Amino acid sequence: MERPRRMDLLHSGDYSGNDPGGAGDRGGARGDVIQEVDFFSKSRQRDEAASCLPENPEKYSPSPPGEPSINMGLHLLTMNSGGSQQPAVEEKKNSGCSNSNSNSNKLVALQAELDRLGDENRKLRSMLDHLMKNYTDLQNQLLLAMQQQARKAEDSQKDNMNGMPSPVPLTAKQFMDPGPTCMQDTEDPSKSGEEEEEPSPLRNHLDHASSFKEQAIVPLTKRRLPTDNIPSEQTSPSWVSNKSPKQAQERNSDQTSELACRKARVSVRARSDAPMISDGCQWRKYGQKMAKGNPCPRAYYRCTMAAGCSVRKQVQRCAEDKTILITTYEGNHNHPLPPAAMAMANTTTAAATMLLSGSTTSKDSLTNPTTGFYQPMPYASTMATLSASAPFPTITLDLTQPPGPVQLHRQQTPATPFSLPLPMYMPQKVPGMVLPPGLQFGQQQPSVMDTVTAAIASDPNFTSALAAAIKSIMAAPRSSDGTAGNSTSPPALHVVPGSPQFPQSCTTFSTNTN
DNA sequence: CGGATTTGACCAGCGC
DNA sequence: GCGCTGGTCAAATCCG
Repeated sequence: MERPRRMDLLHSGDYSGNDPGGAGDRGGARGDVIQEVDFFSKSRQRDEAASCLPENPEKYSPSPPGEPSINMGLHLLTMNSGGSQQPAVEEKKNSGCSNSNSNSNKLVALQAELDRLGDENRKLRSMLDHLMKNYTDLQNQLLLAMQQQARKAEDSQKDNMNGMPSPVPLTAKQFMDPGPTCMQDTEDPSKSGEEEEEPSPLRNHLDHASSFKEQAIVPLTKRRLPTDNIPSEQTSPSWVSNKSPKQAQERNSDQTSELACRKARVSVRARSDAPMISDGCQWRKYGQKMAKGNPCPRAYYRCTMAAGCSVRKQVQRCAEDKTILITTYEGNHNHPLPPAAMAMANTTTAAATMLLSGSTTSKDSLTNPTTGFYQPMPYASTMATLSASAPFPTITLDLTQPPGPVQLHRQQTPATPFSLPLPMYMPQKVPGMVLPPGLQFGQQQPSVMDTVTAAIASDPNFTSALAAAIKSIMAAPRSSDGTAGNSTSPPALHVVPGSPQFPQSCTTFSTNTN
């Protein structure tokens, strides 16, 4: 019973505190972090048990220097094995202290236990590293494949259209890259004319837009790392106040297509009674409005975990089913994320990449039988939708669906004001959809898309990563009203959206926690 | 008292 | 040009 509780602390809303976006988030987050650190920190154990366990200090030595400590909490929580042992260990320690003279056996047992935990810790780290490596490798391969695909499409179109301009070139890359980061700044000519500024949300915004082309071919691992502190606010313009003259200027200077790209969103839907899901971040509510067509008000939140973080999110209940909570994130955090948040962030990034790449359906279960690394999940079935009906594409991970194969859908409306890369326009899954003339050619190469899609969908790394992230959410029993510890919500799935690590994206997580 | 939330007002984009 | 809608601001209010 102890184990579940720990998972709650780490995964649920503890990072977000008890009240949505409230001060409680900070406290909760801190506590959780400590929990994770404690869990893995042998040094702490050593300190606590020092008086009782003076011998073999090396056995309690912390993990090797330089070894990453981040993410560990997440994976441990997700797949943990040794975590549950902690309480028992502590009990042993206590008893050992009080009866040290007569409990040498306990000391020995305790040492053995610590050794075992240490081994498990190393194994878990190793597994984590391996997993992350595979995952990022897959992403890199995907990006390369998409890039090649776009080039081929462009060439073929030119041949077929006798030199007519192809819509693919610029936009294709833009859409392929959801990623943020803006680290690589770009040689984009449009930027050269802009006034130089120090890093700021606006600046990042601009950089992000202009760097889109390059990002398309930049490995996600480089573009975004969990510990990435680089300000990468590629927040979409829609989230940025348009009252600022400077912003207006920047907007004008940017290309229309770039704007569209920056508005890309990624979302996840889930059921939850809580007013707001816990996503490991601290949010401040700055507005609420009634949206057309939905009796439920839409709340607007801004990330306050770090100054200058431009990530914002919308929280609204589904009009059709009020038990479904839809949280939409947009922009990238310019600060480190809690492990729980990073898990979802990575997952959504992968999902978005997959969707944007043109993949439409994955027949794979989220549970990867080959790895056995992740346990089957009740909400294994997830549907992701990419919709361009809005001025910007929205990727939605629907966790409200009954168990079943994962489905990834892309939707594109004919009214889309910007051109999308070939892969983006493969509406096979969207009946009745009409594509702009310039996009029609995309249908000429369905087989390629299918191939890419199948490759991605069948990749164990992706499905495993997705499964892990979702599982972590499911494991969070606490309600996620965004405030971690909200007791009002029933134990259930609480989405812990990583903050959208999507470059310019808005991640909507709807949690199904009923 | 400081920080978070509420809520009406304001602004921009878009369609007619 | 006007109205609608979405998004944001900021003063008032609430709360710990």
